[in-house]
Amino acid sequence: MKLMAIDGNSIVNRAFFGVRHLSASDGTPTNAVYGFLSILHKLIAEESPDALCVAFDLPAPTFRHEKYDKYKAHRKAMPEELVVQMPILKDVLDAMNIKRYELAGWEADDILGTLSKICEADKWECIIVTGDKDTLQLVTDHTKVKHIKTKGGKTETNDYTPEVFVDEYGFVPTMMVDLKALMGDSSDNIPGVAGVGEKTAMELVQKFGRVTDIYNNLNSLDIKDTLKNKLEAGRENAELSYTLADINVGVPIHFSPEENIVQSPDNDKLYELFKRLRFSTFIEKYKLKPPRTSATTETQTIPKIINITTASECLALLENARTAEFVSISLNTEFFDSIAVAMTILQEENTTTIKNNNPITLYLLQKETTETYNNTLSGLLSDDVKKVGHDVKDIMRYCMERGIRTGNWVFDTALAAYLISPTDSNYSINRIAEYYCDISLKTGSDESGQMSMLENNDKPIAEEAFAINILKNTLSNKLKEQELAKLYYDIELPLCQVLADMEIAGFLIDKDALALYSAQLSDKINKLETQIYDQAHETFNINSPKQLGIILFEKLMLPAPKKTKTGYSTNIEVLDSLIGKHPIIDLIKEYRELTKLKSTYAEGLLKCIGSDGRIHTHFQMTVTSTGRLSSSEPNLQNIPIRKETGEELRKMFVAADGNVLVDADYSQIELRLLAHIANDPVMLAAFENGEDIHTVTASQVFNVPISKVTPTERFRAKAVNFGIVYGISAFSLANDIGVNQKEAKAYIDSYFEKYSSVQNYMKDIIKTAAKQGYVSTLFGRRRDLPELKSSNFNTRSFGERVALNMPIQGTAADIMKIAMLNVSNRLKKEKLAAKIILQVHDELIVECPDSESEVVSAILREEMENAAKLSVPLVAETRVGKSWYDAK
DNA sequence: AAACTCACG
DNA sequence: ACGTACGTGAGTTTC
Repeated sequence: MKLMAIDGNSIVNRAFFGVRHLSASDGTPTNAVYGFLSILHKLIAEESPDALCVAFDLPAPTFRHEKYDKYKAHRKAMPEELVVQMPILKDVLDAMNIKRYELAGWEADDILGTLSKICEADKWECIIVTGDKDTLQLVTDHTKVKHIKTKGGKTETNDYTPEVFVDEYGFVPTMMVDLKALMGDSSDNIPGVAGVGEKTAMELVQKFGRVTDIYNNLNSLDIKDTLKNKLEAGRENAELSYTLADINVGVPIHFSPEENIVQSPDNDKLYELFKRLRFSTFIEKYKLKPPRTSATTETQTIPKIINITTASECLALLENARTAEFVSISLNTEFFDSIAVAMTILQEENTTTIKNNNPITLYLLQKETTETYNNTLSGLLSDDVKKVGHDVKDIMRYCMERGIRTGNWVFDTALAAYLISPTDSNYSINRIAEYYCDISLKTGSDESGQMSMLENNDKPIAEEAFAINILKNTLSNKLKEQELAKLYYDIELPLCQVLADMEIAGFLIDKDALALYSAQLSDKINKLETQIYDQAHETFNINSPKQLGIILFEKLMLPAPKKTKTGYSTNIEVLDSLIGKHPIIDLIKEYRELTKLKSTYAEGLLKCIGSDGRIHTHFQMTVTSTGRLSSSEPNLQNIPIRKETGEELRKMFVAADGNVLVDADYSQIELRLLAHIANDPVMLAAFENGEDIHTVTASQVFNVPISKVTPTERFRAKAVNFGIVYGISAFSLANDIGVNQKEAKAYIDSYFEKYSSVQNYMKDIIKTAAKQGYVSTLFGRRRDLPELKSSNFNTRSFGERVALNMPIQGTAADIMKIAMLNVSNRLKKEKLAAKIILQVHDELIVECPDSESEVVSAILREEMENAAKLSVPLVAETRVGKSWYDAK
């Protein structure tokens, strides 16, 4: 039998610093509780213990154990954000029926020590879970310590058995106390001996054993005089430290392992608690159900679903839909395939024949009703009916691909939820219905929002339509409250149609050329492979960083890399630093470049070419936290261009016969926006005069006349300009341009001196962001920044950089979206055959008949440059060509 | 599923 | 003293 005993304070601390900011519905921080539960979940899965409990520290000022002397009492105070989470964690543990042990005047360590001894006496195996190393002294044949580390958000565990411990430390576990007595522990306020650190302490304990032995025989031991003196001077501290580090195994506590046997949680209590904490992942993990009996529950219940199948019902439905304020629609993706088709429509109040808010499912069940069904369907999708949906752009594409025109979509619940909180990772209807309206939909989705086990026919479309209907009101109110309505109705929602059109238009690919290119790449890759194996004197998987690391750094003995995480780093930076040291390096670099081109681009794109020879990417509207679009399946926003090897590839993105591509891109839009937002006179003047901004910056930063700026200076100034937009630091800038940090800092200082308004903006925006809790773009798009309140330095710094960057990147995204809408309207209005086919953040590509190229170029330039009125001119440059390569 | 690496703005 | 740029998506290996 096996008991797992957790050091509550230690684990919750790790969790607190390791998990990003999260909050409950009332705003209470919950990240530590969340992290604790994640770790707990993982541990239970790993160990499946028979019994489980958690120990907590409980200092007692009125009844102090001797250990709580001045040292322990002055231990670093818990941050306030963590303090408020402790009672929550305890409630959660209680609801999970996990016993807690805490005793006034004792630390968790002591309780754990005592528990482990009782377990041993009862012939139980004991596993102690902690993030501190003190507890390692408890390791025995029957007591294992699982030591938890958090590395970049991830938790790692190290299991210490006596063997593992001896291997690592070179002495037995009980002597951990002696080690701590000498080296101390700053996090625990154990002083140790001044001047003795981990290395020295380890050596002393390994060589001479226990601290008492060392001090008793100090003079006769073979120790250097300097160290001897330090030890002598620290004798009192060592003794004190020993007592502090020594874990008491005789805490007066009632405990037997049997009392802690794992029980199932209290469903109702835990459900309510998790709901309040917004831990929907854990509700799913523990398969919790909403409490049944409680009459007071706020959870919205889904009303009776009405199924209609007859022609007269269909007619009535359509009639009502036309007069409804809006109709919420959810469709089955087998929809148009004619056998089991379903659609749900909901109406507002005031209709006579259809009951308020009852979801109505329209089924096509029999062949006779096909015509009626199809008529009803196209009637509903037509402009006559105001519709609300979830992921409207996808619905539009879906319908259009099946030859059904659809319009008059007045609301998109996914898009609304995104504008309200653009940093969320999942806007599935299940998730937002639960979150905003307390509606629990049938579990058609797993925690990631993916449809899982359910067949498409089982998709709960009636329930979804109901949820969409409720959400429409809740979310539109929220949009109004947060002043997002204009952005939403004027930009995001109309953009759905433009993007759907773009996806359907697609980008023509020269398939034969691409296939040939792929084959040519294979040849070159094969040759490189043999050359690399020759150099390495063995074959290995070059794609495996692990194997490559061993070849480079162990077999070929190249100088140790600067970076290492789970092994050797072999990224391009490391390889570049090794250029010239071994001929294999250049080969590997080329190999990497070519395999990337082959697998991601040549082969990846070939797989995506449709029957029309074109690639139809998906533009995601709800992914980025700044307001940009993203492109996937395939991603057409990262087609190579920076290196020469990518040129060939862009030549294969072509216009159809008789057509050309018109490529338009904004020149320096982000820096222009910085100039506008910061209202910096120097920068504004540079743009007004049409000067090269990087050269101007170089002249400012390096104090040289514009005509005297060298290429290196311009290159560095360019890096500074970019750095500013990202929230610069001397470290990163130095790393980027290969100068030392001191020099980088000088550049930054000089930059701020010359562009002082930019510096002021940076200070202001952070202050404002901290005060209001969010930042926003010129068009009102916003992003919450809870990170700025974090007590974690890294998290907070990240928040500050985001506060600087989001308004700039986001405003650029807004402007591009406006331009796209206007371009699309102009093309339509002027009855041109031209079609927008791609957007790459600051670049727009239109395909049009040869004859239209001039007028289209003019429209693009005009609409892009006039998309916003700023205190700097917006400049867009256009080019025409038969391929993307020619047009860029 | 996570870690690496690398393509783009 | 901290650990470092902002925003993405995809293929491959490894656990």
